[in-house]
Amino acid sequence: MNSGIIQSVRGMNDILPTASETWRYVEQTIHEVVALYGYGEIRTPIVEKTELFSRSIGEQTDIVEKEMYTFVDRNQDSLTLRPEGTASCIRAGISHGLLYNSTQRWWYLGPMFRHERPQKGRYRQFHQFGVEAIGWPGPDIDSEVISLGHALWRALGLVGLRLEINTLGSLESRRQYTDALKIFLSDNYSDLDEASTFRLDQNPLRILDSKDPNTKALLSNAPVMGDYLTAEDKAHFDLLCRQLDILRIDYHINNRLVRGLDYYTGAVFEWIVPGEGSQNSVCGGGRYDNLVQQLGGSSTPAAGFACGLERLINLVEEQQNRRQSDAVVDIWMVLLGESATLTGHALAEDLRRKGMRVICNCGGGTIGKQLRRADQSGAHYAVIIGDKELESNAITIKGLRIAEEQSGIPLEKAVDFLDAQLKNVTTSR
RNA sequence: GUGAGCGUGGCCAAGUUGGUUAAGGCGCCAGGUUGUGGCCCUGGAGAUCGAGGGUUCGAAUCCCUUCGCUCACCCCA
Repeated sequence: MNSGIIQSVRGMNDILPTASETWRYVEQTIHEVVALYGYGEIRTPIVEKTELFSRSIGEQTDIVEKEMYTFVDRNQDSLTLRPEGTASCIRAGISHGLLYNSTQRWWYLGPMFRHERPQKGRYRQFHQFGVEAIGWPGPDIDSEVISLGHALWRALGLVGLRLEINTLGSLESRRQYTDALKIFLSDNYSDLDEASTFRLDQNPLRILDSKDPNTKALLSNAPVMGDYLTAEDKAHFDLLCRQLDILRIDYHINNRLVRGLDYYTGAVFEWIVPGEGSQNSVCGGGRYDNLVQQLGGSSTPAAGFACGLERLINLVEEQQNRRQSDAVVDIWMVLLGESATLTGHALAEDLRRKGMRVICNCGGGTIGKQLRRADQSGAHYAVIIGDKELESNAITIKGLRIAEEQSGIPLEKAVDFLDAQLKNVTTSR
């Protein structure tokens, strides 16, 4: 590469026209599914005060410790490009007074930023679709957000996603469990891998999903969260499981499932794709009953999830075999000469007003050249305007997908004529 | 942050026991066909072989440095 060429920032990708078609398809499907569940869209700023994320996600998480895009602005405020969407939603809900003695069903979709080493399914600017259901304490809302995700996979024609669920319990039961786990792990300190010894003080629950073989082996004898749950925690989780049964959504209880963000409480879940390597988590979420209060609101229960668009689109491409293509047009105007160009552009506007998709040949060229471009564009018809047509005040049309050519179509009848022709061919308009 | 692999025209690439003009395909342009596309044929343009340095009579090829991309670890969506 020439050193004078400016490249995009590492891990931040361009989505070119051929690929954006799949993105639009996925986004439109999301719009349809959230509408079915009555969720409203919320759009929050991409930049927030750094404190919002450090307080909600947790100081000792990887995200806050080493992955945030943080900078000081001209007012000396510390700002951060959002690494996830939930904190902003709750901040917005609190500051607009929408969460007080009230309930909300929201969804969002947009770019997020984390400074990690890029690899397949993981980028520094990536996109998340997420939902937040705020104000309901019971497991009915947990199963609702899970089934919303499930509905999306179905609408996208995706198969093979595996739902794993767990419960982290309420604050008290989690504290008791954490204490027991700490004692157990401290007693077996020498068997822990290095990263886990570091987490022992800060965030012992995260040791549970360690991938180190020795630590994994050790954990098979460790205390289990299930034994520390209060009766209430248990009832909530059991009811969630029963609701999933009734909805006929298959799930697997994974008592090692721990989320990487500190605000989660109670039921948590993750949709994973077996065999997709380590970036196999397409969607993760759960309850966060303390977050609203933690960010200065009144105590309000909530649940939600976030779904990685790049990973989802990856699956769509693998499973759906969708053809990627540039925009296709109905009509290509072949224009021979200056006055033909003027006439042709005017006719094109009339055609577009009728809803036909039209490209006018630009840059001149012989009729052969222009027809070649017309053919390659994927258009159904070429409209030819040259000296002959101008003389008789008519146009010539030529089918590009079927053998058909007609000349002498009066200019004033051209719009209706082409409209009728196009209705005979299947278009994706 | 750690490790591995890879950087050759716009794109896909062959070529790496060092040897003269760096294959081929796609795309692009022109012509065969001066108002008729696809298929075919012919010709053409387009490369400081990622960058910098070194070894050598000679480097895409060997050595060093550096940048970039990809994948994996870690972590997460």
